Amino acid sequence: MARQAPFSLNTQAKELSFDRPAASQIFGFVRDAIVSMELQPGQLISETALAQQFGVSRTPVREALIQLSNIGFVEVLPQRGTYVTKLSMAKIFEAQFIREALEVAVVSNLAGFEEELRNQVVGECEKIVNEQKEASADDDSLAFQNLDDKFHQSLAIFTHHLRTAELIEAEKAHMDRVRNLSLHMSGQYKRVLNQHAAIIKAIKSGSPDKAATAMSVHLQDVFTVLELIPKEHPEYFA
Amino acid sequence: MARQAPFSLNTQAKELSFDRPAASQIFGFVRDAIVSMELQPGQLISETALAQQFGVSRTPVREALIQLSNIGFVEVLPQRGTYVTKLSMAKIFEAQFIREALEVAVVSNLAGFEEELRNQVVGECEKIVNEQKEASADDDSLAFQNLDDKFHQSLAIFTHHLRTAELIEAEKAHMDRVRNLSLHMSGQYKRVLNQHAAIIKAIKSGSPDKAATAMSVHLQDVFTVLELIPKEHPEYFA
DNA sequence: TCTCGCCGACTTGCATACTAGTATATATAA
DNA sequence: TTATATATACTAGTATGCAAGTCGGCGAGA
Repeated sequence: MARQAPFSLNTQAKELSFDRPAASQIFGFVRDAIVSMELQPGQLISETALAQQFGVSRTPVREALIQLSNIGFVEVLPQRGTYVTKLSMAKIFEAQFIREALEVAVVSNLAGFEEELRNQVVGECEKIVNEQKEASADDDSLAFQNLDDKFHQSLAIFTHHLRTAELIEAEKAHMDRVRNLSLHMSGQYKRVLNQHAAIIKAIKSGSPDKAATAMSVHLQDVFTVLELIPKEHPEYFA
Repeated sequence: MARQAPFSLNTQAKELSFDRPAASQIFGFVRDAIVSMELQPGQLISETALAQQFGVSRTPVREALIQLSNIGFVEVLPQRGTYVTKLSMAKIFEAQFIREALEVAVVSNLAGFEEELRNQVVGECEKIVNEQKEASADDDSLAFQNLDDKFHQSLAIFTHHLRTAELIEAEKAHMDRVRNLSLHMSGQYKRVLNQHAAIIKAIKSGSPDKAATAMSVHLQDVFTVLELIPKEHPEYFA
């Protein structure tokens, strides 16, 4: 295999701050770079090069990479190198499977709460969806996706399932990575908004079954986007 | 707070081998020590002391502790120390919530498979349960618990949900930690065996709903053990 | 007796250096 | 020309030392 071209992160606005551990900040930066496809699947990541880019030693970089390997974003091959994991349909399906299991459990749990609490949650969710509408009107896909993250996490957070929210975020990221390969999201805005509205309505109704179904429909829907991508970008897949 | 007494691991039979990274081995040893309550909740873990016990430097120990903090087994307080996390009912409930979501999704998925595949899985599971029967006859609770792990992981592994199996294992460990506080498991053997049999039967029947219910019943059942423990050992709880 | 401040013994975070293993390119030999 | 050995430039794994922050004890002073 020919040696990979050296990568470079957009180092602008990526200065590390001093008020929290460098490793944690680097973890965030690199994760975002992988999700946004700035770092491409299969690409070699050099601990040394990253360390230089961030102006730190290898140690915190290494700790960040270990954490990234835990969530399946990089693969560490001892004495050979650390690589951004290639996309694999099997892994994406499983990530989605996990997400669905967790998110469906969360909403049906939530729908079983008493009305007052449900209304509180519904209010917050509607606020997020309204912001999403604005983002869709502005065709601001980045804002739209951030709000999408927020929507899905908020349900778990409201029910005090913080660890669950973490896991949902981590698994969601695998799908987002693929989604960022197809840039034309704009056709999807309306569908997503409708599905989010349906989820909120189901929560409002207080029926765990309806809520579970609405969430399930929403999460299954993304697979429609997924059909063509491996053929368009075979080089990114395992 | 009075400084904790220095801990000591049973270093016998805990020599590190040279064929795989020290950090990974240390991770396993310390995780097992925490699950088995050899390292007690709230206890201070010193990177230096652990490094001496294993005959390595702080670096691999530190990497192992970072990973343990990811799964919620230790808490790293910068410049203050690394502590074994105390038990908390909220965290245990959530771990169980996550497990249930995942395992229910796995079995109902599995129950929807075609008969031939189901029979293959059922055969393997019955083998595990038979071994569990033997372990219960011998009153070998350690073997029983290991086989329990194997049973629950195997369902996910058979459906090629490897990441899911990992998550199940990690979350299950939180419950096992509590369970190891009450040593009188022997009264439980029969109930567990019956519930496992019910799960297998439901898979055999091919009904995702029945399988989901059987798994759900089984996972909810552990809460019966959980009532008294915080009162018996308040010092281990947050 | 109580309070404040300092000192020392800890802690983790990070930088640096060294080890050992791997892959590629080059040179050498058949 | 082709196959093989070797040098070289990488890689991650680990050891070590220092920096910076925190905690507990001790003593001085009120």
